[in-house]
Amino acid sequence: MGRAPCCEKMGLKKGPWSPEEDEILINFINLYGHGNWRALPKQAGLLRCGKSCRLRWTNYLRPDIKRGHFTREEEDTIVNLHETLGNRWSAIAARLPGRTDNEIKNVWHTHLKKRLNPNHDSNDNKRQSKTKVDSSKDLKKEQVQQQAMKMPVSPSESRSSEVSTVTISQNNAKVCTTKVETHEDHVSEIDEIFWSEVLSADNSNMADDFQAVGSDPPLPKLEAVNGYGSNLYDTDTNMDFWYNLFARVGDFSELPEI
DNA sequence: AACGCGTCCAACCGCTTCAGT
DNA sequence: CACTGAAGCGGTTGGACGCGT
Repeated sequence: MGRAPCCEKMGLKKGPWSPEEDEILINFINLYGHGNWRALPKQAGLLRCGKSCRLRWTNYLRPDIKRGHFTREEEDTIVNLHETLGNRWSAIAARLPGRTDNEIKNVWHTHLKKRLNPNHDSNDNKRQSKTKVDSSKDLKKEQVQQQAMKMPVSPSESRSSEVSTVTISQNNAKVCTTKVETHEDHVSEIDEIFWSEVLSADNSNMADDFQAVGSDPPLPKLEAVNGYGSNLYDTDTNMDFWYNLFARVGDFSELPEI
């Protein structure tokens, strides 16, 4: 199992990403998906390693990442899940739609651990004053993400990359990807009732994306599903969407526990 | 104003797991 | 089954920032 040479050895850039690099990555992924992270930076013209690109995308640029501070409910959920799952951050993230494992890990180490251990000074005053900075950061993130959402989706995207872009959140993404890939050829067999539900969805843009492929019955543009991931995954209703989809496409039993 | 300190979080490192052959 | 390459994951780090003195 050969270890990939580190970025420095390869003469690749490390450290914080510039807005230009973000834009290149967003544009490239929206056009071609991210079927092969290792090859992506070369193809996109980025002086980064694939790992760095993947991390940047999954932790920051992905359109379905929820922005802003964790709510009390989310924090409680993390605490509860941590009791049962331990430091399995990706597993916890899978149950908190729109949140990344990295983000949850950070919140745990910075806030929640202290909350649970009163011996640590929570230093709330400092945190509150810092929210101003955080808010501006959030705003910047939102702007980048809005850009990502606006990017046109290429109809010429390969099937394999389409599959790989069904990135909802960590473990769930894995399951979703597998299901779509495995049953890809059966998607067209999904009954018309389901598609009429999809196409009559409140989000008309979403309906457009489902129609965009122009097949009959219409196949979803998987990258469109990715783009609307947060919308679809944020609520119980949207969870129903995914369950509905995969229940009809394939084996429901393999869906993640929520 | 300048400095030191604490906090936060994006990004990296290195190990593990997965998937293909 | 063994091997290999790629992706995923959790731990850690470093720099930016705000606050207190």
